[in-house]
Amino acid sequence: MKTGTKTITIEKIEGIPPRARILAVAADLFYRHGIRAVGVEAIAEAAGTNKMTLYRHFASKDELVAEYLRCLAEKANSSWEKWAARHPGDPRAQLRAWLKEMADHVESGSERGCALANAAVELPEKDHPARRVIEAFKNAQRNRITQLCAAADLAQPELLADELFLLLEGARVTAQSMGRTGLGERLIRMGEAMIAAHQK
Amino acid sequence: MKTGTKTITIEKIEGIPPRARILAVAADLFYRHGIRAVGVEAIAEAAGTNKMTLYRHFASKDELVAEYLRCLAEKANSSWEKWAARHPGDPRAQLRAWLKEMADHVESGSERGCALANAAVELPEKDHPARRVIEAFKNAQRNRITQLCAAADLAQPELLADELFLLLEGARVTAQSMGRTGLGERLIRMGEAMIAAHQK
DNA sequence: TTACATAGGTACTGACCGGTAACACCTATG
DNA sequence: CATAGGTGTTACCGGTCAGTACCTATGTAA
Repeated sequence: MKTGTKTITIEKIEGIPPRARILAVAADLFYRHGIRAVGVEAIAEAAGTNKMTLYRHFASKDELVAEYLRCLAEKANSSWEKWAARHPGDPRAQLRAWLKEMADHVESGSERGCALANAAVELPEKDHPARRVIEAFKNAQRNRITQLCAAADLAQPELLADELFLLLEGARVTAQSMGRTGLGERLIRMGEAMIAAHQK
Repeated sequence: MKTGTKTITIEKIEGIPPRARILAVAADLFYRHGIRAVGVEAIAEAAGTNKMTLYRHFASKDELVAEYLRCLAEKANSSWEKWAARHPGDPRAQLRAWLKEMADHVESGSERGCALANAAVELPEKDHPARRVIEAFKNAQRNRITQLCAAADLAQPELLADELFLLLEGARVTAQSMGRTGLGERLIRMGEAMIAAHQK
């Protein structure tokens, strides 16, 4: 069984402090190869530093993983804020922006599913520090969509929100194990059809 | 980072030959703890045998994984056959049987997602023997549903099939990282709503 | 100058990994 | 009884894993 990652990707050593370099590299490697498949040594090396420095910034690999997921959750949050600012008072447009982004994502060749969901698959131990992050994020995501569906004055907002949420979640998993040509476009058609079906 | 599994689960040593015992134990451990988290030694031990015997039946851990997934795919196939026999000439009832099974599954406490999809998350190497199994299965599954939607004389069968397929796929991933109380029932409502929306 | 914090480097620990060699055993068939 | 094939046992291989001890270099602020 092959494991580990020998990808030497010395990152821009520029002014960026080690902690940020480590996080950036870890995010890339964890996502592409899986969390359990990537060793801390490989991360440190790819970040142009060493294991000791990594352990000065993160208490353990598990904590590094949790921080990696926390960063992603934050990034998703700021995406929502961006869409809210771009379409103020127009929840339906915000939903569409989300749908569009996911569709693009899913069709991009580098799609490997939702990093948070993948982490949940790889780390079933219910006391893992990453699980709190994952559960909080997924619940927040679902609540946000439900709220937007309600604000958009669509019928049965909770049910519609679940439909959309699960549809996109499913698309992201499936993209890893099936052809995804045209999936993005189909995804938008499906999402729009669901929204239309809940028009009052 | 905790790894390995010390769960000692000496399986019924009855007349069952070692190969079958190994496969049964591997299926349980792989699903519950993840593929990379379970070592061959732990599998052999839990199956009441040893590593040598395991390697006499499986060329490598990767092959054991592939065989594990192959068995699951076969089991799913026979489920479809069962439903076809139970509801001959009634594709809609067959779809409903599938929906019902997935809904029950998702709400059961032991749900950890689709084992095939999870394996795709854990094994991104595109030349892994398991990937062929996964891709073949997912494509077959999607084709089957599309065919049933068409046979049920529903509008836009390909699109509806994708909606249902992705919805259930999403539900299974999400069940790992979110509360699932009532998810089964909601799932059926969503599926039925989608089918109804495609009524001609 | 001194003092301190941050970082790099090397080498190590102890445990586990997948996989193999060699040999003893047991049982079924001839 | 003899033989052969499947099985159990133990010990081992080379490699990797997460995590740590210890020492050096550098930069900065007093």
